[in-house]
Amino acid sequence: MRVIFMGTPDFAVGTLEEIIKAGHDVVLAVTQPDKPKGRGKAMQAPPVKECALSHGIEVYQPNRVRKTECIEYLAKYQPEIIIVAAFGQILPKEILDMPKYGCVNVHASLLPKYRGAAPIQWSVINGDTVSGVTTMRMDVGLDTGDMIEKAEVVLAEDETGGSLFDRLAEVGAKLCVHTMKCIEEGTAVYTPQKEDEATHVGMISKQLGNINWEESAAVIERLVRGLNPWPSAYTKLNGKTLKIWKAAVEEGGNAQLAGTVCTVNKKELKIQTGDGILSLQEVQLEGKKRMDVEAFLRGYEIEEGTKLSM
RNA sequence: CGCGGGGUGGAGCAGUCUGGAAGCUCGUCGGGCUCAUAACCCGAAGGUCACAGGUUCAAAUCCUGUCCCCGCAA
Repeated sequence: MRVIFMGTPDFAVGTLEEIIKAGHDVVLAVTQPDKPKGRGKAMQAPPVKECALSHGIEVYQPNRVRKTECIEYLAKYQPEIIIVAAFGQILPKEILDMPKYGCVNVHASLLPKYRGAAPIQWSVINGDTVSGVTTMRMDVGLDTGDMIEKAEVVLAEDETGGSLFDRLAEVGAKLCVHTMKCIEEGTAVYTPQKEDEATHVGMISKQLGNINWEESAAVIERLVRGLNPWPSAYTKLNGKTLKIWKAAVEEGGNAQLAGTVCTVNKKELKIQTGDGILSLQEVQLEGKKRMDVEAFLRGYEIEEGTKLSM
């Protein structure tokens, strides 16, 4: 099929490559404009742009794809289908109606659950046991289109936002190609989403990672996993930011002392929470590299009773 | 030139301001103690103090330049 691909981050790259591998004619890759990123402020291209260029595919980076000039530009490519994966911009009706097979979105959740921006992290944060990918024919709403296919993924005990991200990206890529095949052969079935089961999730903000020690150890541990590798869960230790990359939940303790260091020795650093104890396993102090807690304790002196703050 | 922290035996750090013998907590190796041990005791190996210049009788430490890592911000 003659396809225009729209996507931005790593999540979308696998899908783009899988589409190319399947033999489809990707005539244009639409992605977000380059943005100043990283320490220096150097401009950085979105992963999809890198991938497209390496395959010799033309790249288009409109600030706002809904502008008429952008729509006209896209129309010139006469796509039969537009595949959208984590693109980051809302598509206007003019674009949705442009290809004869419509616009198909690869969404990283089992719709209608987790419509919106960051379904993957939320799935881990909420402690779901199953997540997945859904392909759907887009309409003007936010992730409200008719579903075409789903693929489920069972979350591991130590699943992180990053690991689930990778797995869903791979599953999504394969599912997308299969869905395209169904559409092309006319066997695709379009199932409306049940509105009353729909949930929405917003973008992940840095602030979300600020640990509230009044929460239970289990909730905090999920937050740690969900926000790994970005933006990470963190707290303040003696005025400095301490990121927590890995932790284990333990029972007991005195909830009155939530937020204080309850055990510290050469090998362990445990924090009392509102319900249970969180044993830190991998941490990173501001300006330092991330390291396992034993290494951290070798060079950083902590007293029992030290209070962690937000 | 967005702001800031840092690069010291295998790991994590101190020492740098106020130049003058390479240190701490671990790990590793050998030995000892012990029913035994991740515990304890004794001993050993292992470092161009990121790199390159400069100042000095003397530089991890002061000056200049470069590379790399990291936190914030975006």
